[in-house]
Amino acid sequence: MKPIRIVLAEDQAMVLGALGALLALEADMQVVALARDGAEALAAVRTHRPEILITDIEMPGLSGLEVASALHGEKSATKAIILTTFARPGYLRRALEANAWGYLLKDKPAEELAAAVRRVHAGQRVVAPELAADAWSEHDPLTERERQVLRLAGEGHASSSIAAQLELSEGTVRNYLSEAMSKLGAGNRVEAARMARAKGWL
Amino acid sequence: MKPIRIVLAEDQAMVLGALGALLALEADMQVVALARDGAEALAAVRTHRPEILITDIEMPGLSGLEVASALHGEKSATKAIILTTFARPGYLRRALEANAWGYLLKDKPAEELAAAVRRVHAGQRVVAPELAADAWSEHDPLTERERQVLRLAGEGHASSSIAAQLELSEGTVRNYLSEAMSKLGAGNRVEAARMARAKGWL
DNA sequence: GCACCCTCGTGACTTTTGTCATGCGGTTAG
DNA sequence: CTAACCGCATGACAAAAGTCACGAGGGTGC
Repeated sequence: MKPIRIVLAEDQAMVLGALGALLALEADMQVVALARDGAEALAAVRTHRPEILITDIEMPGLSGLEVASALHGEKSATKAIILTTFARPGYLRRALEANAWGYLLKDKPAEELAAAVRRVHAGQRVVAPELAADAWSEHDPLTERERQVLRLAGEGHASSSIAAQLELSEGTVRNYLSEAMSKLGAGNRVEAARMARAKGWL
Repeated sequence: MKPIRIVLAEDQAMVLGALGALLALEADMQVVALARDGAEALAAVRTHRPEILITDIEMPGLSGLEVASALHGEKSATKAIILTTFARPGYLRRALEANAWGYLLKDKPAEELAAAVRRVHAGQRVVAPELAADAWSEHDPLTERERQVLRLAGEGHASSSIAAQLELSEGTVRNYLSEAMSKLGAGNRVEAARMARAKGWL
């Protein structure tokens, strides 16, 4: 009986180590590499060709979603499980579009991780049930420009500063923000940025 | 040789379980309880009277800092180690004021957790070195009102909404924000809120 | 080719923010 | 007691932010 070989990616070293310890306790699993960012994760998967990649989303450089996308693009046999803090419909949608096999929340009991690994290894998809319904309910109504402008606005940049960074005129920036606010039903730019972020659209 | 008895508190169940697994691997340690929020942590410490409490800061209800404070107040023999994502001087300062024995970052390698537990158990204080210098460098210049107003402003509330929630006049709210912005050197309310949050003042 | 959408821009207008001076009552430290 | 600070408020003004209408170009899809 060959063990399930796993690569783990997570940017907080202590959490990474702890999850590694958790999985190492399972007799039928073997953690073959630990990665602290998306680039390391991608490299580790390419050299070790594990059955399973478990990856966080928010990591420096490449995000976990981008890693899953890249693997899907190169037709890797490794199945990706996204493990994240955030129950954001947009994240799940992007995960499914990247052909991820699992989407798990860090909120869930620790036992569910090993269980999910086994189910995915057996060819089942595993998705946090509280999100399954939401995923396709609302799609991101924002254009790419609106997202860029919203991101900066959410960080406290003034219109003039956003305009300078994106090489737009200030009026255009205000127009994009106004559009985004009305699409999202927000009363101001900050609220709009928070709403979009909560949905996983930024 | 009696084991070091530990209570662990952390709101993300999977991380909690994983850290528990990590510490359970250490022969000289015993995890006697897991808590998912501050209230549970406090209760667990009171009933189990462990040598060590390891706690996250950001948890629903009571924060880890408030738990440490409460234990200090009731002269508990349990030594608190704060384990957090955030390298914020204000957090460390509050931890030290609450007489915490350790302040560790989740960024650090997993081995450091057990090492810190042993050092704290032996009577040493353990503080993430990159923060030691910063802790007393800048003190929070904001008044309580300014903090309240900044929190709401950072969430995207308009002055009128903040005024309604805090039962202030709108002009007063703008004055507080203006004051806070000038104290922090920020160009607008959002930037001010972000700066204060980054320092651990909110 | 035509409709449609995204991008980018202008200009004029209203509303919201941010600034500053000033004032009053309460608390606290010297 | 008094000076200093905080909390709260006003009013007036300047600067940003947000709204609306309109228009020009580029790309996509049918």
